[in-house]
Amino acid sequence: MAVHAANAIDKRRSLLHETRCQNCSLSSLCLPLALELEDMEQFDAIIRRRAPLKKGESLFRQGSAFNSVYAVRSGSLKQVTTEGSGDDQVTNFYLPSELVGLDGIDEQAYPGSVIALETTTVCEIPFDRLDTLSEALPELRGQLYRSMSKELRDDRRMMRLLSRKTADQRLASFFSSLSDRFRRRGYSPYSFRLSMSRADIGNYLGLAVETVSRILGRFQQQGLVEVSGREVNILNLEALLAQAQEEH
Amino acid sequence: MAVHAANAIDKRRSLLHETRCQNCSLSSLCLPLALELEDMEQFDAIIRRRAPLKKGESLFRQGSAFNSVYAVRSGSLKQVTTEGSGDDQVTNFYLPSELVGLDGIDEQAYPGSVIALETTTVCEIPFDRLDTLSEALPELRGQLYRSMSKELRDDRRMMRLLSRKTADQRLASFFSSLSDRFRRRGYSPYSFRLSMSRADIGNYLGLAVETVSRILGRFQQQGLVEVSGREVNILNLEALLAQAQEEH
DNA sequence: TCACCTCCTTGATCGTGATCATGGAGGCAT
DNA sequence: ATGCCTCCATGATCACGATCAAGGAGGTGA
Repeated sequence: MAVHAANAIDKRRSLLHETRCQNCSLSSLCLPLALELEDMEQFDAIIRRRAPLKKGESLFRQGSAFNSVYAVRSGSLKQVTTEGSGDDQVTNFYLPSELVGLDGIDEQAYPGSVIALETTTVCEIPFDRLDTLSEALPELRGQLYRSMSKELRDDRRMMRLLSRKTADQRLASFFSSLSDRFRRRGYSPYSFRLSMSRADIGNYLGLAVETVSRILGRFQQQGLVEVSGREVNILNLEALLAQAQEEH
Repeated sequence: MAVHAANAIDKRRSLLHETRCQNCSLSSLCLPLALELEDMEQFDAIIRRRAPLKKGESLFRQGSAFNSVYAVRSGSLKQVTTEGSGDDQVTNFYLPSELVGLDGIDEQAYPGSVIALETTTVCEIPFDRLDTLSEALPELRGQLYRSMSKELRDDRRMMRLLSRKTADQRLASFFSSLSDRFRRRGYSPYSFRLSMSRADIGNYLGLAVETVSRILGRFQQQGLVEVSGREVNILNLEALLAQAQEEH
């Protein structure tokens, strides 16, 4: 009985811990990364915790009113924009610590739906309060500018990929990039699980599913990777990187 | 003699007028668009006027240190990123009132060179002073966030274009977008001059020069546009828009 | 006026990756 | 088990646009 009570308290405490920036394992990557402890508490105060999203659930829908940006806490999501009828386009994948929704500021509406690829938790950051707080906290403001700027740079890289790279190079780039992002988050850069389908990957990279399948097969034959369903083992990251950056 | 002196004074005054945001014809589109008069003066005070760039001159080079963002005052520029050896990629064109260099904030270096396509004047806005000022002027801060957000949205549109659209649709989109941008700036949306070469257009859209040429020829045959060198007359904007947004 | 550029156009051929078609593998409910 | 999904793999064919090739148009300097 006493044991149960102690457990309950531990549980509450750890929940509390987990839901504060100070104790978040992502704090070195996330928006408040540049903040002092006392400033972080101010930032922490404006954040709303959300119930976890299940696979396939949407964080928000294309066209709905922009109120908040979201930091991914665990899991992963895809951004999908629909134009006309049935013509979807996957424009981004989001991993923990990444900021979702920044492209909605301008028009006060989200330009795409964002959908969980697996069970996913996010921190909701109401934008008007973030903006107000960024007035008082230059480091926070700077980090916000940097986040948006980084996304711009990443977009330019994606454009280059889409307009100049072959199918092989696109997939090599995709795996290299994923590997790097996992590494930065403290996970293995060599062994991970894809949370997105082949169709999502193809759509994102501007390739048909069949092409993705075929090239993964070829990469496997060449000893670059080992793929089994959604489990990926990168056997030769060097070669993959070389392939990704190759001229022509 | 008295006349000459009066003219000289007029000239100086008009120069002075031209180089202040309050008198700039772009003020309704540019960064300080949301500012009150007195705030605009503060903003105006941090701006550095630059000597006009001649065609082919660069505003800054890829990799050079990021210090300022630039607002285009007149003329136009292209952004070019080079990767490896000789593999250039045009990632953007900039028209008057647009903001150049925002993608350099994150890494404190410009990720691409920006080159004048014709005689071009810009306003230099030192970023640290802009950031500081954005602390005191919420409208300015908001406008800066919106500018970056808009660029993110435009990038996503470009990705869609590069990964899902045919060559015809890409060119139709390109001309529609140019037309719209000219319209917003008070120029004719139907008749304008391209400041960039076919090679630039092709590179930007992920197409070979030959393809650009051929499709422009076809558009002309179909009575959509009239093209003579770099002079463009849009004869059927409706059809062009339809073509650009077409499924498949 | 000439040669010499760069920029653009047009024609012929070829290759990458889309599309069409089929079948297998795995999950899940009944 | 069975059926019914979705997801993935693989084969055959086809088309869009790249590439190769050649020549014209227009500007610039000697």
